[in-house]
Amino acid sequence: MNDAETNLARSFSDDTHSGLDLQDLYLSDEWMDDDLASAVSGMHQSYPHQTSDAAAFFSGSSSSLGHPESSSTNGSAATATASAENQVKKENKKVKERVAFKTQSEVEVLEDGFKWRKYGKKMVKNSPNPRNYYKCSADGCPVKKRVERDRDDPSFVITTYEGFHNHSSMN
DNA sequence: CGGCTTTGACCAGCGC
DNA sequence: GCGCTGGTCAAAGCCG
Repeated sequence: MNDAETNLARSFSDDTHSGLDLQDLYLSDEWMDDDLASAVSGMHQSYPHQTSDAAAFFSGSSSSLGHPESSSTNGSAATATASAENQVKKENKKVKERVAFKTQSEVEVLEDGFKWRKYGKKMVKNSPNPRNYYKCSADGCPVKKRVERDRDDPSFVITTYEGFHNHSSMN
């Protein structure tokens, strides 16, 4: 582990907020259709104690979801749009609540207060990097998580949460 | 010894 | 109807 990673790891275990530079937290435009929009709204309604913001998922981040568009207009977000363009056609069916975050991080397993168990890894077409699949280890918790690195900026990690936790936390 | 990660195979959905 | 891609499962191995 190099200095950067060490420093980052320290930040996670010590105080995530200082090390985890949530530079580009956003909701992908492709997923921002009616279903996702309502899903986000539903999230805030169903989980009032977690509505603070992404901190519900990333315990170290204090950034808010207030203006995803302002940051998503940057080139990095355009990448996600381009890559998703091929696979995201119309998802107005059994789409579950999905929330995507893009973080700049050396590690892909961000300490968000929950315990995750990896159950799969897959090479995806639009990215040279593999995509990892995680499930929440909590009993009966249906939450899944998808983690992949940005195609153009491997220093960025795209994390997609699906569903909501039945429990407050693992710790 | 228990839990988790890894990896390949299998299955389902969608597009052509 | 076929092929492709994404997502999940299950067995084996590894680590704490």
